[in-house]
Amino acid sequence: MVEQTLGDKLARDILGRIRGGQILPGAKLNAKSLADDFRVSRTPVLEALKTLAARGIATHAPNRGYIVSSTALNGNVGSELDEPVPVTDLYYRLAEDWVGQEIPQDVTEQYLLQRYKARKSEVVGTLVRAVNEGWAERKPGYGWTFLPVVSTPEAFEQVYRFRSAIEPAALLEPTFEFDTQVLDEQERIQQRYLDGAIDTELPDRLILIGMQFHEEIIRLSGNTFFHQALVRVNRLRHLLELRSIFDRARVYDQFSGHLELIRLLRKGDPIEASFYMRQHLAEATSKKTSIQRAHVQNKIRR
Amino acid sequence: MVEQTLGDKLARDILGRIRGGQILPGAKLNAKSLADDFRVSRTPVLEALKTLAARGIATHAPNRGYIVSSTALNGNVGSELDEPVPVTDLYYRLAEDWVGQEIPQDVTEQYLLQRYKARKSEVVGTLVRAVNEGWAERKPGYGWTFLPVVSTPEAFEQVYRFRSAIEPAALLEPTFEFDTQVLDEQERIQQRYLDGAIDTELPDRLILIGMQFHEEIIRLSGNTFFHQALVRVNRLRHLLELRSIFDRARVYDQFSGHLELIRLLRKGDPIEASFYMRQHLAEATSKKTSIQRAHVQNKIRR
DNA sequence: CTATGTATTTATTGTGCGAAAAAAACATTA
DNA sequence: TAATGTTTTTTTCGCACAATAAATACATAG
Repeated sequence: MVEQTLGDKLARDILGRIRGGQILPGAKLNAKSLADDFRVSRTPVLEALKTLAARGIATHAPNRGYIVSSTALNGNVGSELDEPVPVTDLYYRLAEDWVGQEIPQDVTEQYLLQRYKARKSEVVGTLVRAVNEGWAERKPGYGWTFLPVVSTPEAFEQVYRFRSAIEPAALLEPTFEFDTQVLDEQERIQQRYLDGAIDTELPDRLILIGMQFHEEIIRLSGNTFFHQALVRVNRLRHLLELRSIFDRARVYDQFSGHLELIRLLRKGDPIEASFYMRQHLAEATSKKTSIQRAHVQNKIRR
Repeated sequence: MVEQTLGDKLARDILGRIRGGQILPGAKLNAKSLADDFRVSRTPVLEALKTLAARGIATHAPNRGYIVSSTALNGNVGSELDEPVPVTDLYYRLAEDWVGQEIPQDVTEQYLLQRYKARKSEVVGTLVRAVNEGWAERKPGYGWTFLPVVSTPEAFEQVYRFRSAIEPAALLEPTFEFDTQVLDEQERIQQRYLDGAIDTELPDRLILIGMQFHEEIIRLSGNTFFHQALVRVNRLRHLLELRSIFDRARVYDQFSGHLELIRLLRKGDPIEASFYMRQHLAEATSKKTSIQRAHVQNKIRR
């Protein structure tokens, strides 16, 4: 994990809001309300604003606060803040190495500490995360064990079967709440990608957008357990997807499916929506597993 | 958490096996195989064996190892090891205090450290657990927030709705594997409690036995995601159950339901079993929620 | 009187060392 | 030669203190 203070993260997030059009050039960046919004104190927000000012995204007038500069959306002003969340994360390296059989099944913290030259807190944090995702376990005494889930090709199918059990069911929850704002937001996002961004965007980003859509929809069920289960399983799925062959063409089908789902939800017909969701998932499964098989066979052949 | 070394835990676990009839009086306690079994080294196993010998549960012959003494099952030989896992656990205290509105929604680690006079590692560990169960969150800056899930009466119903989505589905997994040993074991346990132990056992124990049954059955599905989701949701449910009124009569219905389910699984009819599971859960829900309502009303009346 | 700017306090992380627990290596006995 | 007993090594925990980050309190300007 690259050193990153809360102020840095906030700078990114605020810039994200500007890029996404939620905050317009010329608008005042009220420190207090931003702090409340992000549930932090003004201190890190102020740091973020200073960073943004230094990058030319905001201008500062003494005793009058910060304002989004008119050039904020020009070309690559402050682009160094845009994406560089560097994915050299220990988490990914560890997952990669485990799947690739580079590390033994049983390891000690010490071993990981040395192998990755990482800080202890980072190693422990990563292991805890892996435990949550179900691919690592603490041994009763010293040491940790990695479980084979992530490395098996069946995992893909199992995830999809699990999702098929919960996602359509979630739409039928009596507490389902039909939040127009969420639907609008998601429709906007999916549409934007369908209008072209699919061809240029990084695979990883597209995967995340797709997962986010499902998570947001399931969240409307009003039953946290469905939502939490999906989020958890999606984190693992993310790892699996990163290792599989990525098919952009499939994303078109997927995202237009999402728009159709929104349409059905708007119609106020949860049963039909639930049914459609089931289909939508089934499609993904069949295509996915054949891709996965091809992938595995290629590997064996080599 | 009361100081407890791995050796102490093993002593309990081994005694559990003796009490449960898995290891008989007179049998040799092979250190190596016990160590392998528990996935630890011989060191803590040896400590456990010493403890057991000191309590009169095992006898020790120099250079010949340990043997379960014939009096191991007599009366209260070594009973001090049986149950006393003291539930003064920070985890329970914290959950209790949060539900009872004794602590604020937002807290710092420091606050918890002082309030509970606990070690830092313990506090952090507990918070991580709470996060996994979905009733706590790290704030972006310093501090943690507790979420209302555990304290809402709706949580009960939501958990049951979630389980109704996953448990019957799990039984229909194509990878479902019908492990006679597991079924036998569970049948034995459920039968034993139906034969009388229900009236004497602690509520907490009965709750755990019931949860364990479901977890074991779902595990047979061969799809970890179902199993993991259930385990996770059950941990939270445990908290909820501890706070609700306990009805022993209900346990009879519940446990005989379990036996019926085993019978259907033995018949090799997963569809019927799945259907029965759905019903079984529905029953529990309806009874449960009415109890829960009564409970809430009582509280309000006071 | 509200938002900004600044100073102060508080919370948390990082580090290093000694203690305790567990694993691994070695020696010995049936 | 496999299991037991014993010693050595390794791993992890616990604690204190310094360093940093964030929250809070205070002062001031519009």
